[in-house]
Amino acid sequence: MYRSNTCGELRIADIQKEVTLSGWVQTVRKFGSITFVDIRDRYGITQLLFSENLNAQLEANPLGREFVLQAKGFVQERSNKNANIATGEIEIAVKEFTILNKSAVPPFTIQDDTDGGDELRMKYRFLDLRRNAVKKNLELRYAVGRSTRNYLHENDFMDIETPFLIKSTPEGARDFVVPSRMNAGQFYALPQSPQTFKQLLMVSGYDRYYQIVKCFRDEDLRADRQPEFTQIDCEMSFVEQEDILQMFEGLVKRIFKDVKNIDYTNVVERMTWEDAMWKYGNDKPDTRFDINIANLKFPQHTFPAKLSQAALIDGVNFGVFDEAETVLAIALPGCSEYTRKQTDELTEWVKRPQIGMKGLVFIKCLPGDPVTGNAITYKSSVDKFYDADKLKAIATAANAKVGDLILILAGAEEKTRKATSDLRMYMAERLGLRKNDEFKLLWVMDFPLFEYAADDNRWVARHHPFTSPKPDHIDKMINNNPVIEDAAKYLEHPYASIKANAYDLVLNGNEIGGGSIRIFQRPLQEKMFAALGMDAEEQQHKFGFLLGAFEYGAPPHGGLAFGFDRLCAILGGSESIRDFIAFPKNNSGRDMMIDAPGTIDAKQFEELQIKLDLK
RNA sequence: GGAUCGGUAGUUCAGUUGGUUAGAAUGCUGCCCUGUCACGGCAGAGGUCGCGGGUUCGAGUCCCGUCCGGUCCGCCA
Repeated sequence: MYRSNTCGELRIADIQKEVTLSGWVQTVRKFGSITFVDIRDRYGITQLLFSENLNAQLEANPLGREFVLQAKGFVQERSNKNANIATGEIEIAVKEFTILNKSAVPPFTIQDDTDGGDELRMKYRFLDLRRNAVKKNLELRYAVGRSTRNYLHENDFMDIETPFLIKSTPEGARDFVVPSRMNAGQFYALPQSPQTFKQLLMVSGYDRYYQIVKCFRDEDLRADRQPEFTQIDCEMSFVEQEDILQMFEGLVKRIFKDVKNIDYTNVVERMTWEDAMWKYGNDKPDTRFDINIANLKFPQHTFPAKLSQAALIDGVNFGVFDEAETVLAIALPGCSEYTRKQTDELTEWVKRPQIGMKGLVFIKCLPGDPVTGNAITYKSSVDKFYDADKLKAIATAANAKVGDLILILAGAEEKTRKATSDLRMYMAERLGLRKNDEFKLLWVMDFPLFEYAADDNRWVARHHPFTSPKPDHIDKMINNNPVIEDAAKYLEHPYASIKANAYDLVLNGNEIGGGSIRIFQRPLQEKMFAALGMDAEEQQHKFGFLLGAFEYGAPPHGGLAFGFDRLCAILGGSESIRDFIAFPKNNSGRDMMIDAPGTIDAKQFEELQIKLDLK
């Protein structure tokens, strides 16, 4: 028997019991003739006491960090207790011990605050995983998965596996491809998601399906993006959008409860994509804090329903604003006292190549003047152009109060919108408004069905080509040719205004899930493929199996997929999903531990009948 | 494909305007210590300053190239 108990379970009530523990040596503290050894396993740490009679044996078999040790002895109360650990009231008076295995000196310390850098920790990930901090993250991941399975099981969802070796359909993300030995010259692709399979399962009548499943995308990585990642993939039949929203906000609330013990009783807010872009410049806004974007001059063609407020800034011959396609402002609470140095810093921040703006306009909202009777005194970097009344009008539009600092960006539409959104997030972070123990859900809905791909001058599916258009927008698709006559005026094409039955679930400014009501009728699906530039032959070749299935009684259906890694990271209060994946890849898509990818043998090339011809 | 930051002891880092023998902490090794728990004390070992080239009397430091890592933009239906 290697152990009678784990290293985390013995308490004061266990005194005098004879126990055997096995685990890793955390620290050795030699104290003259007695020696303290902390022994660690997955469950905790227990102190072992080696007294004088074991010294000869210890000298013959010295212990080092991370040695695998088995110790047998009696539980006794400590004379000096340690309140910091669960087993801190007891220790084991060791009678006999065995070194089960030695360890080389680890390249970094196995502690919560390790001295190891990221690179080293990834290379020795199996040691990094021994650390409490990483272990906690994996435990959280397991808890999220368990909670998900319980909820979906209770709601009649069935877990069905779908294949990993499938067919490449170069729409959207780049596929990982796998050569087929038995079909020389042909390749499988790894799924970017089980999308078409889960739809086929709906046709098969498995009306509630789910899978916690690996997906693969051969695109560049980020802190929150891995080439292989995990989705909670779900699909339902005989449902409308509302059914899906209810079911899956229920899932997230259940996860909050099970994993974080949070009762999320608030109504989950809903916002159209257009409103999100208008108010936050972003389709996944962080709504935990109340800083909205004021549109001082916004292109009418993108948001025809919205009022432009050009008058506020026009008419003073301020070229920067007059020539800009759009002018956007945000008001930062409590920042009116920023010094020149601080505002210069912000200007530098927006001028960085990643943001790429030319400059930043400031308006400080200072306390009022009792002499003039004004409630707020405005001091701006454009005082030459704008008098107090005009500044007041801008400040009112930006919903600014005394003590606020208004930041204004001007320039080309998309760039300015993104820059303002980034600035909003950056400043919220700096002002401590993004608290990682506060959670706020938001549905963003009514996404555009199509997106204009300027490179190819054509329409691509914004979500994916199986997403259904809003019923009253179908006519725009049926009756219009997708050809774009004038690339500069693509926004005037009817396709630009078609909205989809698509929805994203946003948590604290992160897209944690997205889905849609699908097309389930062959003619509409054909029309959709055609709109994306696929002729009948290509449709048959790529998606013939799906079109065929739609002829055999496909039910109305829809679904949603969550980014499992990202959801875990947010619940764990982290930006990086790597900390929540046992064996993640680095920025270049490499596994630093096993050193993958690598070359393959000449024999393997031979079998695959493939010859390398690298450029 | 692009921007940017970094690479110095096992590890995390410092290293001034280019100047003699490249430092600290921690880890490691040895000795001392009967109540520690980040134990303490003393002593010691440990360096191709990522790699290649250049400038210079002299390069860890300046320049060019390259490799590796981090972050971001593009990309990610």
